[in-house]
This record gives sequence, C-alpha cells and structure tokens, in this order.
Amino acid sequence: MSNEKGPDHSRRKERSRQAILTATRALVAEEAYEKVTVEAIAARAGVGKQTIYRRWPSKSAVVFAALLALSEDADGQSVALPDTGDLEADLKLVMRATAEEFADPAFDRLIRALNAEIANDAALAAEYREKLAQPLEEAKKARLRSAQEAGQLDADADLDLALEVLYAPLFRRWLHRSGPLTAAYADSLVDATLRAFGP
Amino acid sequence: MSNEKGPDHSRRKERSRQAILTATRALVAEEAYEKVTVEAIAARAGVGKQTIYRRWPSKSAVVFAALLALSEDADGQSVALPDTGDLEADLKLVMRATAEEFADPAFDRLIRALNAEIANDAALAAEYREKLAQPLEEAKKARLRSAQEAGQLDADADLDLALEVLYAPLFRRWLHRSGPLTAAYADSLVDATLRAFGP
DNA sequence: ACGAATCGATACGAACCGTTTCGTTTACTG
DNA sequence: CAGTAAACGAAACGGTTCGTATCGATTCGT
Repeated sequence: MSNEKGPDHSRRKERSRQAILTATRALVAEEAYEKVTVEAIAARAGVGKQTIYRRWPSKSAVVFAALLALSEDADGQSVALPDTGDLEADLKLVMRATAEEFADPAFDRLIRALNAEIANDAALAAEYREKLAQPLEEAKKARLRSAQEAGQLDADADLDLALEVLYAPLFRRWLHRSGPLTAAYADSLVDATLRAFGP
Repeated sequence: MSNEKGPDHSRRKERSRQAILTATRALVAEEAYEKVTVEAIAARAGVGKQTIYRRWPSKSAVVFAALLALSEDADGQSVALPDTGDLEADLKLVMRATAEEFADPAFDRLIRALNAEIANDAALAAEYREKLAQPLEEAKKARLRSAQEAGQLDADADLDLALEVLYAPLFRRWLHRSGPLTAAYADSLVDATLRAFGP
C-alpha cells in the first residue's frame, strides 16, 4: 500500500478546509446573507477562491458544511435532553433555551440563511434533515418516550406528532417574525402539548 | 380640476401592470425560482425591463406583488371559513384542503419562493403578514371564537396559540419536506388541537 | 534535493441586477 | 386632424457575483 501512495498532503488540506469553514461562519453571523460571497469567504480565510470550489460545488454547500461542522465538533457526545423525571419542567427548560437561541442575532442570521437555501433545494433539505434535524429530533423523542413509559403521556400518543406540535409553532413564529419568542410563550407551547398528549 | 390635469394614461399602465404580474406568476410556477429573472419576466410580459423597475424596487417586490394580486382578485368577498356548528368537521375540511394546496407543484414553487424572500427580508415579511397572513388568520380565529362561544373550546383558551398549534406543524412539515401531507395527518392535527384547547 | 499534491492569486466569461438613454406608441386635447 | 405628454419597448451599460481556467509558489514525504 505504501508504495502505491504518494506524499500525504492531508494536513494542508485540513488546515485550509478549517479556515474556509471558520471564515464562512464568521461572515454569515456578522453580515446580511446577501453580502456573504464566495470571494469574501476566500479573502477572510486567506485562501484562493478555487480552493473553495475544489471542495464544494456551490456557495450553498459551503454554508451548509460550515454549519454542519459545528454540530460534528460536538461529536461522540450524542445529543441528550435533561431527564429529571419531571417532563413539564424538562420541556420548558429546553423550549426556553431554544427560544433564547433564536434571539441571538448571529444564530438568527445563520439559521435564516440555511432555511433560505433549504427552501428551494430539495437535496440540501434532505441532507439537512439527515445530518442536523434528525439527531436532535431523536433526542427529543427519546425524552418523550421515557415520559410515555413513565405514564406521563398517553400510551397511544404519536410522539412524532407531539414533537411537531411542540416545536413547529416556535419555529414558524421565529421564521415569520409573527410574534415575540418569550419564555411565557415557550411555556405555553409545552402546556398545550401536554394537554394534547397527556394521559 | 379638469384643466389642471393632462391626459389620463392609466389604462396603459394597468395593462402592462397586469401583463407583468401574470408573467411573473407563470414563470415562478413553472420553473425553479433561480431561473426567474427580471429580464425573463419582462420578455414574457412583452414589456421593457424599465417598465418593471418603474413600479417595483426589486425582484422580491415584484414576486410578492404578483402573489398579492391573486388574493386581491378575490376582493370584497372577505375570507370566511365554513361554520356548520361542527368544529372538528369544519377544521378537518380546511386543513385537508390546505394540505392539498401545498401538494400542487405550481403553488408549492410560488410559496417557496415567497418564503425564501421573506426569510431574509424583515420589511417584506411585515407586508406579508399584514396583507396575506393576517386576513386568513383572522378568518380562522373567527371560526374558533364562534366555537368557543358555543362551548366547544375552553373559555380561557388562547385562540392565537391554538391557531399556531393547528397550522404550524403542517407548514413546517411542508417547508422542510419532513413528511407526507396526507389527509390523515391533517386530521390528526385537528384532533391534537382540540384535545389541547377543548373544554 | 526532488517530485507530487496542494495551494494562493489572478484573469476570465457568463449571468443578472438595476440604471440610463432614446426613439416610439398611446391616449387624450383643442 | 395635428399636437402634446405620459408611458412605453428596446437596448446598452456599469457593477457584482458566480464558477472556471491557469500558473507559479509552497508544502510534504522520500
């Protein structure tokens, strides 16, 4: 094997790769998305534009990869929600934290950019679901299943549906800016979900 | 007054305006949104590009106006939901219809384009809420209020929240393509909402 | 020291945006 | 019917961005 291979230049590759992804995150977080151009990313990363196009086919793909790398940093330690046994308290904690996250301008711009790309690109949407959305949903579902087994949710409850009812209103309110994302709002979503799917 | 005014050229204006809006709708409905350019709209409408820029400041605004004109055609006859007295049946009818609407490819592309523009343009989002979303929401809320007065919903129920719980999951599932928009799914959203906000 | 992989930089064509310009058509007026 | 002014279609233009092509320099293993 060793005589089949040339020199290993993977360290260089990795360094420029990280520089590109870091620069992309910084740019998307700090300016309006329209101002994030491939050339700006290349300049910020101290990299030639072609080095970006050698790895990703489009700007969308770069932005997505930049976001994806974030969640893969926290690898191994698979996502898990708090489970104190008190479902209502646990969910309110999570929903309040999610609402606060959306209020952060940098995060806001990042996720808006991602959603805009996703809305018109089915392939990217599928990758988003598989690599970013699914793991989180599974973690939430695991928490609900635990509650269901403890008799805190109806035994026949559709947990996927419950998750949607819990989270989708928050997401929509954020995306359309149709109302404030307060802690009280987060709480009321938990309350409604528990009324709908409680025992 | 009459001697103060020159000739009235409003008929020409109106004709080209309609041609532009119609062409925009056709283009957005039939191709991917990236392929809809202002020049393509002008060509399809048989109109100079400048005639478009005389009226609207950007492509986003044109696309939005094209959509808005649709709902203003059905003017006067303000939106109203069926009210047979059977809340569950009425809501399931509406939610099933909404789910079907999203399944239409032309409508799908149109609304995706709108959402992509809205996601990164707060001003456009505000106009969207005011002119398109609000009237529909008010109609739905009126139906819920009628049910509330009939004792079919909890007297203290937050109707805005109930609407979000009812509709947001469908919207999110469509936007992220995270599942099929079946009649059974529409029904289960109504069921969940009624469990959460019923008496 | 040498060769191969990778790189940064730069020039380029194509597409699109939004502006400007210009000669023409349209609708009304006297 | 001739004159006027608003609105128009067409076309050219500068500016920006995308994605590609090219090339000499740098990095790494041998």
